[in-house]
Amino acid sequence: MNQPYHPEKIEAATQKFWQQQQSFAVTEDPQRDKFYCLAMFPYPSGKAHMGHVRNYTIGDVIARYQRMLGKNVLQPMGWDAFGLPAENAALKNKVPPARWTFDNIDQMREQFKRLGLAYDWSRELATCDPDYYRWEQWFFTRLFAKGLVYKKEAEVNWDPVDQTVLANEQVDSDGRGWRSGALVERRKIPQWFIRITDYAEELLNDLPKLDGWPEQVRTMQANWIGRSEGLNISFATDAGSELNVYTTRPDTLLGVTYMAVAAEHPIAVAATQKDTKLAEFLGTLKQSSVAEAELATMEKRGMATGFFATHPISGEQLPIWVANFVLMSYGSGAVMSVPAHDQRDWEFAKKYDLPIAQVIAAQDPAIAVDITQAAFTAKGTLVNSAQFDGLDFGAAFEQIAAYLGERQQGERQTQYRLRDWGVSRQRYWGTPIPIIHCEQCGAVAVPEDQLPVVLPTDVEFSAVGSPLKKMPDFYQTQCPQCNGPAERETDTFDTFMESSWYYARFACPDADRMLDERADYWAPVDQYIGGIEHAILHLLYARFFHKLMRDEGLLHSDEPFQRLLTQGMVLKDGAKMSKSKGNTVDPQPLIDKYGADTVRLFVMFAAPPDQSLEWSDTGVEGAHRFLRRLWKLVDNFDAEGDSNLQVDALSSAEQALRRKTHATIEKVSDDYGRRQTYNTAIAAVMELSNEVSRFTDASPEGLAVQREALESAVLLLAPIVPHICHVLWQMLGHSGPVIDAAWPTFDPAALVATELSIVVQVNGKLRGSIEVAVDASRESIEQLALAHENVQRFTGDKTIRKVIVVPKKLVNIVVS
RNA sequence: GCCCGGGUGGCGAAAUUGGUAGACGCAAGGGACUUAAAAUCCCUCGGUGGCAACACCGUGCCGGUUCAAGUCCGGCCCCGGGCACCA
Repeated sequence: MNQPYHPEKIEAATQKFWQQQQSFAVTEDPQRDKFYCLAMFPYPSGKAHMGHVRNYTIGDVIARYQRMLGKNVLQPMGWDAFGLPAENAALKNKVPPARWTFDNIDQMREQFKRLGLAYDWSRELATCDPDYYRWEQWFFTRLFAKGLVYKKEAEVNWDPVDQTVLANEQVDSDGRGWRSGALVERRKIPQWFIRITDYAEELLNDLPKLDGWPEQVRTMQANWIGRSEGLNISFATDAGSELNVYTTRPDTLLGVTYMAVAAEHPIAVAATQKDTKLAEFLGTLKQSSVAEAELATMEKRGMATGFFATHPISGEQLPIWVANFVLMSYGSGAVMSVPAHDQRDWEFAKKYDLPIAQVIAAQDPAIAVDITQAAFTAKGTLVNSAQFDGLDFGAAFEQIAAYLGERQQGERQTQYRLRDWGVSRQRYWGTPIPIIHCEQCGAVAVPEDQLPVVLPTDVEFSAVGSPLKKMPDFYQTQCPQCNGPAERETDTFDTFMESSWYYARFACPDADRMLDERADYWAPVDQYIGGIEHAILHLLYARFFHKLMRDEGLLHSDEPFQRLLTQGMVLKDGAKMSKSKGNTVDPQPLIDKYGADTVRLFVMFAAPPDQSLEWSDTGVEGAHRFLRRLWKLVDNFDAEGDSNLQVDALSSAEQALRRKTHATIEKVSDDYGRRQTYNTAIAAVMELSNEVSRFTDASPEGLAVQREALESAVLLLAPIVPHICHVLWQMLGHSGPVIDAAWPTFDPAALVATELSIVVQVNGKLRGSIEVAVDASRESIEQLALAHENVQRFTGDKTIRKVIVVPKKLVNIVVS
């Protein structure tokens, strides 16, 4: 009795207990249901920030809850350790990226331990470890052998002053390099690609099966993959070659008034031969980053090539323009322009005074279309379209497809917006791409017995760009096929490669293959948790990799993540908390002052996990206050005086507390399991504890219902605030640790009440409430409602039109 | 520009299937205890009017459906995330 709550002491003692017992180390157990709980591993950027605390607390709460449900729970942790910030830090502080990274890992590991996260640390991995990335290199050579990787020219951001490739993030909003300030240019270099488009259909078709994923994320992925049905149309030209375009709106074909091609298109390039002004113009078009957001918001610019295309139906001569909004990397690098029915084409036509020809009218003839103000982009009825007049979209599509098909000038095509995955990076701190370039044999995969290709870590980081390109010891080698002199690839992999398969490696981190049979025991991940910012790229690449690994026979499921919780951002001053914005809140001082439990409770209480959380320093104090109150309630509880609970011998006040206890268990279980709204779960336990503190009945029965309430509160909070609950559980007289206690179940009999209160409305406005027996008839409820004094003030002189009774909720009396 | 979210008191939020708007907490104000402070406990707390009972208004804006709308529909405004080399 009267022990004060000292978080730092009980948290250290509890963590020591878990460590000594190896509480969170797991092995495969075919007898029990497994539960694999995984939060997206962090990039070790330095200290942990609030986003990490939130992410890993959510994961920990779910893992601990599933353990209390009796599952064999795996919760691992590792480090997404390759990436750009290590190179930036190396440049800034003259520290080798490897050392900087490992120092950060050491720091963050200690912080995660201090938070009491229930990880199986024996499985820890870092992606910059050759024992990890060697399997990625091996897997890439397998894909290479299967023809799933290829090399092609692709555009990068080129800084002409620093003579280096820049990430999109390193190009500022004015299109200038972050260090040199020079205008960035798009430049083509040869790069490796993985054929994700071969899997586009499966990645799209499997989305509906992911019923444990937020609808929002599935929609975003479906739109990203972007399946469309359209027509490939070929236009004859006077430029010596045909012009092929893809359109999803063949119904607007007769409205084409010009053609637009990308600056790199062969027709544009051919036109520069005789037009130096055009050549100059194409040069200026190269000045921009490769980021789509920039390309899409750029001022639309163009110039005529002097060439013409022939309309396949009307035979009209259409000028061919170069336009900066047409990209060579999308489709064929050319589009047909229908300014009357496409807003972008409309604006371009207005700017350069090109004709606008309406060929679609609204389905409803009452709606007038005014194409002098804006394009009419809705589907409708064809006009001014010769023999196709009067057709709707579907019929026009069919007939125009048939017409062009007969003349070999068009065919149907299903197209995806998704592009192949470019995995080459001209950077040092990443996995070396396991390819050797031989003059005789071309690109040759590094043989399995020569893997891993180890990244040298003792590097001088003196200037921008990869030091590998200046290390002959690294790149000079022999061709594995002909033994002639050859050069290693000095590019490294996109770091999304490492994060695409780590979840599977956690199942067997010590395997001497990429994956062994343990992967099939643990995969798929039952619950994955991570930031909404990963909704497309990371999650799509990981799904793709899973299917690639399946097709290599490494595991036998189709999808990596069964259920997905996308955590909202932690915001400060309305913006995402991030180092680059300099608005982070360091959780460490809060943990030092209040303890890990308080910080965990606060982040779980402040907002539902999938919503963004606007940080405020106030409120942490309130979370701490609640833990102190809970501690005192248990500490003051007379553990010796209670009897066994006799449920049929309780007073009405005792019954009321017991009803509250069981209603709380029911609600909180639903909040944990189905809804995953931990903020409302905590609020419900707070209500229960408030009721216990108001309860003063010290009879043996009174103490028994109090004990039940307190034990329930401790069990329901144990996943969120595990340290204090570990100690409170002991204080309540239990010898086994609370992590091994069973999740409480509610007694439906305890929820039964005899009376309930029903709200009475008149014309939908609240006018009073009535107490009725639970089994009261509809008629008696209606009578009681009509008899209510305040209700009669509003019904008195009016005619009652209707009385609506919603059982157990309300009565609405409609009068006029 | 395109795709996906969000907008409710002074603040974080709740209202789960169209049925009592503001649970739970923070901050604030008042009171008790104390020599005092901290801590703790009690009360008030969307706006306006009223001694009160209660009434009217109120969920970004405009309009609609319904006995009933924070919730559904149409149109807008603002904020956030992603846009393929930040991770």
